[in-house]
Amino acid sequence: MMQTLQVIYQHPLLTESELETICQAHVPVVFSKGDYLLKKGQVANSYFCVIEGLVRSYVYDFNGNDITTGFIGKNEIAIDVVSLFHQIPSVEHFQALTDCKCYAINLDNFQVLYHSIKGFNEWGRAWMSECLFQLKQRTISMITDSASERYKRLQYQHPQILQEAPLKFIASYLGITDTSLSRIRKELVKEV
Amino acid sequence: MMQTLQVIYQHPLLTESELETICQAHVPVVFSKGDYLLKKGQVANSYFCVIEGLVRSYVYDFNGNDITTGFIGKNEIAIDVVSLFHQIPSVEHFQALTDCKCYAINLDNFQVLYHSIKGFNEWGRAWMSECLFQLKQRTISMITDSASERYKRLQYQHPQILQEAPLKFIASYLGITDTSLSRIRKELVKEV
DNA sequence: TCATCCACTTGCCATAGGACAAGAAATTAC
DNA sequence: GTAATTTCTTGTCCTATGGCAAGTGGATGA
Repeated sequence: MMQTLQVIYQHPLLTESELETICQAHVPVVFSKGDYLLKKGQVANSYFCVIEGLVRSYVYDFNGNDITTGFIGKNEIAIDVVSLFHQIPSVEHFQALTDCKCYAINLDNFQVLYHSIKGFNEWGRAWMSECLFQLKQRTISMITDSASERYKRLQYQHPQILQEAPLKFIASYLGITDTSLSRIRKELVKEV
Repeated sequence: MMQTLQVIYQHPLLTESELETICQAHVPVVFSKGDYLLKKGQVANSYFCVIEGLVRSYVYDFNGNDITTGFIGKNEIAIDVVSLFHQIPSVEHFQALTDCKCYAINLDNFQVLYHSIKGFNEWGRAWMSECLFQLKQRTISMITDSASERYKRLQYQHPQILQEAPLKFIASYLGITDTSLSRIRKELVKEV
């Protein structure tokens, strides 16, 4: 447990023993392919550190189209930040794309540690700013890069996703249709 | 000063006196149109609460195109979260689009308050999760909405920006060219 | 007062990606 | 093992937006 969660909770201000305390506040949870970690409308009361498997977050737009907002893989955290910390209903669904092993921590336990361990507090801020940065990068990429460039970037940065997620989910994540993504793939194969 | 900063620092866990302590840690700063609050490559050492005026954040993409990443108006905060909290060089420029009045707080003062006032810590987390939420909404909008819908949304949510920012900056923020935005505007006028 | 510079508009044509529909191929269900 | 369902590919045609270039009007500056 320690070895796996350590990757996620890596932070210079966290001592070995604090890290252990934090890890011990987690409980193992497994999800089968298709299970929901959190559904739209539910108020989150914990978050999930993904140790194995792949999770997809998505919303429905006004036309009822399913839009993938993110993929959460090994050593990443599946969480609706707003739902959990503001205790309001989630706007996203979080669903296991494959069988998953996770460690969960609930809000109450989190809060206690967050306020008693300064390094954990710092870790939280660092984690959130990293999320903001990633999301900003993605937005910029949506503006400046072509669909095929966005695909190649995903391929390079998160190859696991391309292996395990169906094409249509990857397509909506990239902001294109599955038809277009299929054609882009075909082109890329040719190029090689 | 209190009245204006109170809007930004609104939080249920902050008492009147704590709020006052926080406000007193800020110093007034003014910027003239065109001034930089922070330049790419600099390490941020403070953030700016905008009281009056409009700030634009932007980056250059690999082709040298100027991409507007955000607008920061009245009662919003101009900050490069990653640069300030990780103390690394900023990747964005922050420039005053109009003359601006701000209150600034530096990192050291912020840290002291952040760790000594629990409500301020909570405020910080709430503020960041709100940012994440807004940014996620924007990304979804980039995927599901047409350029003209994105423009109308901006018009509705941040009319100030349309008044004060030149068309080309709004265009790159929306992910289109200034030419296209000009045509979209023309269409919208017709519709009315 | 004239020259220069922006900000914006407009025209013409090019192109990336979407809509829809028809298969193939793979997976799941019974 | 066969039917049903889902996943992915492909064809045809269409539309939103981009690229480039010319032109207008207002602002700024010597």
